Amino acid sequence: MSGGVDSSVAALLLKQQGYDVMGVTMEIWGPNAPEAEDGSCCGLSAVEDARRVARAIGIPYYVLNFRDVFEKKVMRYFAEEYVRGCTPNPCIACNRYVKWEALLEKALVLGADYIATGHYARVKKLPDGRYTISCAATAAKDQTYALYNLTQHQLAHTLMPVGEYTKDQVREIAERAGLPVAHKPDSQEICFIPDHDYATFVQNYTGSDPMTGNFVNDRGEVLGQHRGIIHYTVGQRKGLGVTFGKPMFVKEIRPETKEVVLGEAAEVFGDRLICDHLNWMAIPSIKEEMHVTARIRYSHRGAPARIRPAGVDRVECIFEEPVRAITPGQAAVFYDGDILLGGGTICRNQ
RNA sequence: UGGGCUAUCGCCAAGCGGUAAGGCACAGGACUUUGACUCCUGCAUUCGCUGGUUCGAAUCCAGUUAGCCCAG
Repeated sequence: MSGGVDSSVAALLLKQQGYDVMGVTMEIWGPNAPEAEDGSCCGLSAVEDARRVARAIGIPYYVLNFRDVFEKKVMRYFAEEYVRGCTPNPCIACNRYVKWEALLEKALVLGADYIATGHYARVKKLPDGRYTISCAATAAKDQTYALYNLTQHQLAHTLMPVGEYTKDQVREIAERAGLPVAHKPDSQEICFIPDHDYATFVQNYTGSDPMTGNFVNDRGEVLGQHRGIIHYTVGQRKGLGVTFGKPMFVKEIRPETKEVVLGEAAEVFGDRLICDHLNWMAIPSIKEEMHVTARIRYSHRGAPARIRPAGVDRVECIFEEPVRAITPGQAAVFYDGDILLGGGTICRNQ
């Protein structure tokens, strides 16, 4: 329980459905962590709210410590990805390794059958026995993208009761039940970086060379100096600090030479990518070319594409129409309609 | 040292006698369980400087300063 409406309502719904519910909040940063702002998905202030909700619903409540795993699997991964010129998605890592690995393990040890979360997604068991995730009732809040990396074992022990409702309905349920968090704002930003300054976090965490270098164009001509590759991500426009009369966007980041390649708006579109570290859900693996809907970032609604095997643990994805800013480090997630087929980490655009 | 050209927001740049477009950058906000993108708002009482002409000039004239180009 994060202290927000979604997980609170998830607990409430299960309780109402007759489950024997236990509330748990994961403690993931040190006690000295900066005071979380409202809306952080796992802030420290969350504990108080979660405790009140648990009391209101009438379920036991615990705070469990997951700082070590979180530090290792999320914070470290996050920093290291930036240093190697990629753009990580910490929520995906947190889900896979903290919420659904460390927490689930602990829950099973405590005698639980499932862990339940407030995600807007639905766990589905297919006729062949495999588990997958399908999109939430409300496309607006769909969170399946961030869950593509869960394993069969994890899904077999997962409940997501909130996936059947819209955000408005969830708030209404909370309101009617008199939960104190009915109107709490949605979470946003990176939970362990409350000041939003992720670059400074990476810098402090790694203590490494800032990796400053040149802005260059396609032809290798130097366009200016940049503040270090960790400050940039593919498709980025703002914050370049240089002017060319036209909006310029980051096209590519080259950690080996510390170069950041800039181009015009149209240049940042691409129609193919390679991804690895695959995880399959609705299907055991990919054998031949498939037509899918592919999403390349959390807020991407998806685009028609073909995917096909491209070596061991690698898939090539070719879009029917070019998509904007295919970014190494982000996930490519494939769907058949509402059903999540699987996905991987983008390692190459083009 | 002659001749010519140009000087307008941090950058680029409209304007050509009627009371300062736009783009980039920047700042703030919206959106968002990642980074981004996108959207909205703000951003020169002032046009290198000094005078003059005019009801009125960034726009015309004179001088002056700076930069660039061609002569040498």
